[in-house]
Amino acid sequence: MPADRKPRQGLAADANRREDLLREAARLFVEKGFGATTTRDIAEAVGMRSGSPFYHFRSKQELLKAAMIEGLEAGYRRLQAASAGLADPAQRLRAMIRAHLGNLLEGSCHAPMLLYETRSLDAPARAEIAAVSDRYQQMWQTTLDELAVAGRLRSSAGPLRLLLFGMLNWTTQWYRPDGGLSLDEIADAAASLLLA
Amino acid sequence: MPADRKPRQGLAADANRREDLLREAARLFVEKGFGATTTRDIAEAVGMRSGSPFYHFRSKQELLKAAMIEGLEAGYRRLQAASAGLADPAQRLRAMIRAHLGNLLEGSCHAPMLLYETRSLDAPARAEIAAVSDRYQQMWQTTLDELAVAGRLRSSAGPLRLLLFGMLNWTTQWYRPDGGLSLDEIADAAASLLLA
DNA sequence: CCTACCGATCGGTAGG
DNA sequence: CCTACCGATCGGTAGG
Repeated sequence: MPADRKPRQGLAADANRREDLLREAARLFVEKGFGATTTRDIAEAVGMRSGSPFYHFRSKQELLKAAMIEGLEAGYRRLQAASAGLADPAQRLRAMIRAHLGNLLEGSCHAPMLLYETRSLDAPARAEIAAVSDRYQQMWQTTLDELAVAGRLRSSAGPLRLLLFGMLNWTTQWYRPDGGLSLDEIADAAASLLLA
Repeated sequence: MPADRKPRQGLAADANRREDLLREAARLFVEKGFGATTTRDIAEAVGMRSGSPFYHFRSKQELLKAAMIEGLEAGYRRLQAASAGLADPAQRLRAMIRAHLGNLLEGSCHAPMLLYETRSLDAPARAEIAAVSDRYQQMWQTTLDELAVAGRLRSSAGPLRLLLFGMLNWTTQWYRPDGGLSLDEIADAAASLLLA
């Protein structure tokens, strides 16, 4: 077996094309909605012919599912990286908020925005998504609980986590990179509403 | 011209059927998305044949536009009714929040949820929607400005109105009528995050 | 991954 | 508002 410098053509190339499809599919699903995006749109966006996406994915729904799961997992890793080593829960919350805004507005996967399209999936796929999504939620609940116990939350009333997610996720509806607000400023504003 | 007790068959019946179409279309668009809802779905939901919705509306997009505009206008009236006569801006804000939650979660039009589908409309239609939507936003800004001047807001930082709308609109993603939280409780929690 | 294609479905229309 | 229909498009497949 000769040492071959290049990645083995077949497998590595396939993996790259798969990623291309996922990235463009995510972008189009967010932009136009799942139902209004055709598999031909996606193929064209990566320079393939209309039938070729089905070499990589069994169906259009499979593409949506994979885009959501891989997007959520990347977001989860980013959230962990941003909060690791921050012992003070208030500081950690602020860092998590900033990381979540990054996941929503800076990346190319837009994972949390894809969650709107969960309705387009069948029940088993929905369950898979829910499992990945729950881990993400759990990280937040842990930090919020710590803050509540320490009496550092402005209100420990029930739906605090959900209200926070609302504030943050809704930014996808109005945030513009060239607008007057930076992600840091938005993160500060959101954090200051929660913290006592 | 004889006094006829019944509403004149033609016009009144047409108007009723039009409303039926708008209501069911709004429900389906929210449930499945605009792209994934067929005009046949909508026709079937009101007991018509596949071609008949086009007697009332020129196109599927026209149906979406009308559902959004009429839903927004109904919501606007409800918001006005709820806040009329409340001189204290804090009290008024709390009433507006409750009314907005009602618009989102109690009515049958789900107008604010339809706003997600603005992307499915062409530019002129988008402009029409924006005009109606701006009036709605203006009512909030007025009350928030009053509170800011009086120093009764927890933070007068820029995106407060947008963060508030995020909290409220996101409830459509998690609120369940049989869940542990009433709309009044949610309204209280949201208002208490904003008010000093 | 392309070519060539299929069956199904879709938005919309004509004519009554 | 129904009947009957059309052209276009869509998700997906077979065979290479």
